[in-house]
Amino acid sequence: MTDIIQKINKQIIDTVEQAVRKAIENKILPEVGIPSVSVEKPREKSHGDFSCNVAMILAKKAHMAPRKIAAVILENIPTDSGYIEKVEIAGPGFINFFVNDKWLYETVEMIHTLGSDYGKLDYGKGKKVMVEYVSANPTGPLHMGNARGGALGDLIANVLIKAGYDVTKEFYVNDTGNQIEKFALSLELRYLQQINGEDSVEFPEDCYQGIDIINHAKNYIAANLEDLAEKDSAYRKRVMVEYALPINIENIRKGLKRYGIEFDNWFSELSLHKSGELDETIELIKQNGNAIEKDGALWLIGKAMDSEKDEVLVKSDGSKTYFAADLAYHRNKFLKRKFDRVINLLGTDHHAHALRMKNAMPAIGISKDKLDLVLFQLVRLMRNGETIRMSKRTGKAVSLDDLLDEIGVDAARFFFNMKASGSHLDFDLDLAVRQSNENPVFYVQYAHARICSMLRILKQEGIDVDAVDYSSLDMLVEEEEKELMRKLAAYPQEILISSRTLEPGRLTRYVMEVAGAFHSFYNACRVKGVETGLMNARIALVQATVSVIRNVLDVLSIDAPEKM
RNA sequence: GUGCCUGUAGCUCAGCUGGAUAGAGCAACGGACUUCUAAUCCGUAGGCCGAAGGUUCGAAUCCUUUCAGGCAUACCA
Repeated sequence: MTDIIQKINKQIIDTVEQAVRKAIENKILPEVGIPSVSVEKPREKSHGDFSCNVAMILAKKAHMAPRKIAAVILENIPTDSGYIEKVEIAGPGFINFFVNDKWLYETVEMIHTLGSDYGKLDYGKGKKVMVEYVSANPTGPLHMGNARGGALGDLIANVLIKAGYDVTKEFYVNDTGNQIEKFALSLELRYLQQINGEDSVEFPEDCYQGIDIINHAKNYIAANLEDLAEKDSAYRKRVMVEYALPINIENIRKGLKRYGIEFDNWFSELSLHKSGELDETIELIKQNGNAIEKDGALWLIGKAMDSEKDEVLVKSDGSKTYFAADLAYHRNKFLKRKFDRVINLLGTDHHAHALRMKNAMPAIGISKDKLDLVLFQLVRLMRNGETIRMSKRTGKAVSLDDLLDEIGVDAARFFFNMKASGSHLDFDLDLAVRQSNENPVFYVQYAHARICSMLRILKQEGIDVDAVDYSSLDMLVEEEEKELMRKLAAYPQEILISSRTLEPGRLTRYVMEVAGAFHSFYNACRVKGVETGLMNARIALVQATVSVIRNVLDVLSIDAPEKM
């Protein structure tokens, strides 16, 4: 058991359940059965360390006043066991538990013993889970939406690793389909413009307007590769795509690496076409009777995915839809590669598609609830209070690299994970730099650097700060010290809740609270210059703090600087 | 039109499997550096939790209605 809070929780629940059972046996309470007891941490400190509302839940069934029930339960609770020090009844019928400080000192010791494994859980039980995120279109550079999805997806993956899952991080490369056709046309036209002059061909509005396409054309020519001017269009397009696509993918890979994200696997959409898995999947759907021919196209019937509307799998021109490929992709994930669970991160603009995809899982023999969708709102980019459209088409998109140049990797990753994924997010570029100075990531990093500096100085004075001495931990009695220990103890719970809800943004808030508790401690308590026992105890506490901060920042893939 | 998301302090947001007096950061105001990093700390002020009904011991949280904003509703991906 690496989570002391959970241990105490369990102890209280067991104790309360026993008390209720005993009261029923002794006929003090009527036959109400044992309700599911829950324990929570009260907001208000005077309400104890843990609180239980079982008396209020029982009130109706037992036809008794909640406070009276609480009194009965209280009589049957032994007060001299384990961590529980005092129990009292409060408010409408809460049973409040006060625990002794032993658990806080145990926490400090445990953090040091476990080191970077503190917070690691067996919640996931080693189940194979894939997190698929970013999966940006390889037709252009990464943009702000990818920045948010990337920060969120990477954090979810890291949290799940911490929670005990066997995690694979995957990027789905959409290297075929209409957008690649458009990419090809855009490249071809820019190439011809380079050769024959700007006005030689018209560049349509729905082609990719970005400067990167022009650069591809220029670079291709500069590299003295095959002259394509006289070749036929199809050939020209193919060669240009074969030239530019790998460059784009490589740039995406590099950009993400700079952002702290490295995928375990890059999965090609085209490979599904080539391997025959796509045809196989469509064939399977047909055999199951879930497909019909209509208007010269092949449709997945709506009934098979809990929908009013049918969905096209094979278009009337014989080509397969993205939807069909996505089905094949998920069949690959679950059946070929045997993932127990798959988590897809998507911008809300893909919400409808993703939901239909999830609902269509049974049509290819997969249980719906194995697929989790995490949707995040797109980032709305502002400049001078005006919205900038983020499409690649306009070419005005702000790239991930631009963002990182302006505010830095740490600030960006922290910032995007401070808000719940469902929240709308306006990002004002003019405020970007100022925001980064105000970004709480520096508050956290400062706490880390401050501790490192402290330890350095103590070391210089000949104190062995690494030989942590726990013998006097019970000298930590100041409220600031206890508050800090309480925060440190909460880490495993934070990991547990984050992995359960797939909303890991709370970790940024958590680490801010740890940093805040440390800063308060720092201002209230001195380490250097106090008597040896107390100093050793405080060194142990500070060591535990720096360990936890580094631990969380590591999960967030944010640097923990030793100096600032 | 329909579906999903969002609406909480001046600003950015937590809290939403119902719990006790609704929280934090920024901004504002007042304090704290001869002593381990003041990128810090301590304090003050700031709220009809979009609106209206309902459910119950209890609602920011659940239900209904409504208003405002975002996204989606392709033989695009």
